Amino acid sequence: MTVFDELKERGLLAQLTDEEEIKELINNGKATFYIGFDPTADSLHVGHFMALCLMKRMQMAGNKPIALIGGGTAMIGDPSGRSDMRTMMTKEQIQHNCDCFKEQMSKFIDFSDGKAMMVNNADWLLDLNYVELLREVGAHFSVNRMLTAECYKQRMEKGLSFLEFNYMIMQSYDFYELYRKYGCNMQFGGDDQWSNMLGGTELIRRKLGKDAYAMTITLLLNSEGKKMGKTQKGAVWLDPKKTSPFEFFQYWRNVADADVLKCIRMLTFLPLEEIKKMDNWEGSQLNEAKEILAFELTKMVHGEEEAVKAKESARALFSSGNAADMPTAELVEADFMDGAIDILTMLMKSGLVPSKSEARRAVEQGGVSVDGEKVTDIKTVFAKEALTGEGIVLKRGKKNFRKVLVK
RNA sequence: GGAUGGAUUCCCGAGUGGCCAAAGGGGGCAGACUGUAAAUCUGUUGGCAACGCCUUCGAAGGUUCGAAUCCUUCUCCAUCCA
Repeated sequence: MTVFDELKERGLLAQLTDEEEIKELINNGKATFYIGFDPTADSLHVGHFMALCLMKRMQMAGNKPIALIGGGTAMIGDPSGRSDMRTMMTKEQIQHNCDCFKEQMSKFIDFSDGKAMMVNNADWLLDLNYVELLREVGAHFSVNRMLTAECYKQRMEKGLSFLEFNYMIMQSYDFYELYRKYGCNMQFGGDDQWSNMLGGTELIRRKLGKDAYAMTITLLLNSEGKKMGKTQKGAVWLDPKKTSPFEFFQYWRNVADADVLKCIRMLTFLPLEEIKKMDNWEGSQLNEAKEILAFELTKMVHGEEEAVKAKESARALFSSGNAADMPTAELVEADFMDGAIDILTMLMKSGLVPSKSEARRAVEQGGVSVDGEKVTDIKTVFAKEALTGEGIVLKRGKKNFRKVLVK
């Protein structure tokens, strides 16, 4: 099966500038393509992960990827898909984030022997001369047309600053620059990048009279139409320090029925035949599919060992309510009053609740248990001795566990 | 630069002198039901030494026994005119 067909079959393709031409290029390893990553945080997240997978698939088919880190564009901030302006980041912050991105990316993509490249658009964007840029590039853009682009439309109601308006021009310039320097003939990105990407192909056509192509991948949306990879607490990160392998595993373990197969198809490298077999799974059998999804993804991001650990912990935790490997909270001498600690304080110290009021509520509503025993009295206290050695398993709600012990 | 309207708790949005920790909805959390799913139903949703106290309605001052509500100045945002 060709790469193109595989991508299509997996439902990854969203929009293409020229299907036939792109098919021809990527199937024969003739594409030099780039994907841009804006360093808006100090870690990549699930959204980036899809792009990285795409890069990998393309690389495996003999194409040459260029990972572009947007150290320059991050100074502006992409208005696409946003209803308000991004908070501006300092140069130091951006630099720090760039470094973090670089490190994480090299785990997924093989950058050795020129098989892939990594560039930072700060290298060319920051030195641009304003007037020169206006004459060279600005002349080729029609404001009327830009305003009709989907990414700006949404912002016309809430307001759009001139700074952000220029984002498209910067991204277009990137493509142009990469085309000239490295013969980069294709750009991939999330579907929300479509108009920005078209800007680039058009600039290349106008300035150089050459054809370049763009292709977007489907945004991973859940059945409710919301972007996946986001939780209440924020994004699901690839950095184990920000989202532990266990949390990462649990995120996927808990996706809705309606989304499991889509996720498996789009995110994992499992062979399509195998996925097809799961297609008619129903009801509780989907639970198995969720475990497969969670395991596969955790393996790719954190390695097999961590994935196994996460799976085992999850199983143990949800069946017997105990597991060797679960988040642990250590208490210290000062947390105790007269050699004992009350349930509310313990909940707080273990990080399961943000305030005592919330701890109180959780207990009063019957959501807290210790070693499987429901705690209903907010005045319950535990002696220090009970927490030595193995400690206890403190549980809040159905899915929040913490081992609590005194060291 | 001018005119007008606006800023309320995680979000949307009521409240225009005491009955306001502030309606309603969304979201979140917890419980029931389940399959670690969805849907549904119930409770809950500022903090604390908790039938009470403290902090909060863009910011700072002021009027008043009493202010989210009235006055002054400032900041930011939207719309229209230039």
